[in-house]
Amino acid sequence: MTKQTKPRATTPARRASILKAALDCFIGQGVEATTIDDIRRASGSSIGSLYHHFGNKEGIAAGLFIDGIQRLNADLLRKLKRCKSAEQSVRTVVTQYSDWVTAHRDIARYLLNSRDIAFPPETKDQLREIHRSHITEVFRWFGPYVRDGEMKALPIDTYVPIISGPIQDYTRYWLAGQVKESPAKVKTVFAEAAWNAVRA
Amino acid sequence: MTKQTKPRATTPARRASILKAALDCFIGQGVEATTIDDIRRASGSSIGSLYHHFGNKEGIAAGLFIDGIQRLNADLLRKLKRCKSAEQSVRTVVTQYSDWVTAHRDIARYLLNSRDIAFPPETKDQLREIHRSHITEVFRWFGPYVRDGEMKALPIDTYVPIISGPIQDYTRYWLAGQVKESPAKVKTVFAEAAWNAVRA
DNA sequence: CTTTTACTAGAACATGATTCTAGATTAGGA
DNA sequence: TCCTAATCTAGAATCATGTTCTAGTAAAAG
Repeated sequence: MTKQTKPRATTPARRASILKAALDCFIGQGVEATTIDDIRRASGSSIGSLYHHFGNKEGIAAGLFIDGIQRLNADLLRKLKRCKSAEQSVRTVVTQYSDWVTAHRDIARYLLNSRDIAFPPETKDQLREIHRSHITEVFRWFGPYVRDGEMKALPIDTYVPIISGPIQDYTRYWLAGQVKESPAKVKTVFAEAAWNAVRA
Repeated sequence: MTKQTKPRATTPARRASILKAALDCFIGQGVEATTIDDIRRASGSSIGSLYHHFGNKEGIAAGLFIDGIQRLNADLLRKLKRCKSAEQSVRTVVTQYSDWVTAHRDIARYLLNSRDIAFPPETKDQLREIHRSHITEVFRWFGPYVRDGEMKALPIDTYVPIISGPIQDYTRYWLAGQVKESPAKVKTVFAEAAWNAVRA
């Protein structure tokens, strides 16, 4: 039986500083082009420390991804639970996303561009589970509105794409520099479209 | 002045076989994890040949990307030009995409997941130009329908996200194995939603 | 038949990810 | 307060892999 010891007080700070440095590098030069040494220098840590905390480069990328997704999800649920009606709820899904990506441009860019990374299976499972439980909570919130006829009854898997797809797609164009106005600036148009698409 | 010589008859075949091998590897193990040697072995060519045709690994990835985008775009314009009305045109944008990604699953997955790759600036320019000219043609097609009042007048940059965003987002979920029905199976729902969102 | 250029080949090289061993630091108990 | 086990830091050594380079082969043009 091995003795369990608490992680040290400085650990979260070091982890965070590595993730922050990694994000800067990834955004600046792309994931593939940033070297472990870039991250090491930017975060002021050592190779040993990096590998101790994250295992390998993929591990750093995965940590950053999971971290970001969870912040985004948590922010949505917090805002959603303050809503008083179906319409307000649907509009909030769109406007929260718009505001969040505009306020956290770098991490949003990373999240939207990093599907490609072949995360190891255990990370994929973790991500799947995070997604599943988030979706479950969101659907629990909207379920009643559909049942009592305030919202259209559609195939279950089409609600998310129909409500969130357009603003997400717009955000991609914005991050790629192909459109000028930030998502936060045009959110009303997309909130309007979303509500029209699902109102009964 | 250097003499110009035709490319050899076998060249296109070799290029295609390299791209095909690359796609298989990229889908199977991810872009970052596939080595040049994997592609070399799978395509039955040599290192020299690979680098002669594509310059470097990024060049192979870029070639595959451009190739795929152009097929997708060409297929849309061909189908669009057979349409007789605003409604049929909007629905076709959605259904063509659904059918194409369902029929070309692997290349679709690659196209949707590879925004991340930091292509060299010259490739980015090339992609931007391909996108620009395609969008121009598509808007030329839809312009009259907006002007004569069959379709809503919306901010110009919101049409593509509103019409195509949902089916694209759904396709992502499908490729990730998170929904069962193929885009081709559910295309009518999304075509319906798209038309409702932009009809006058 | 000759010349020019596209194309193929793979060994040598350079870069950068990862492993490994050693040591420093901290938490928790005696 | 001191001891012990574990966490955490370090960076040199190793290994994998992308890229370059030189040499040669084969097809097109005259």
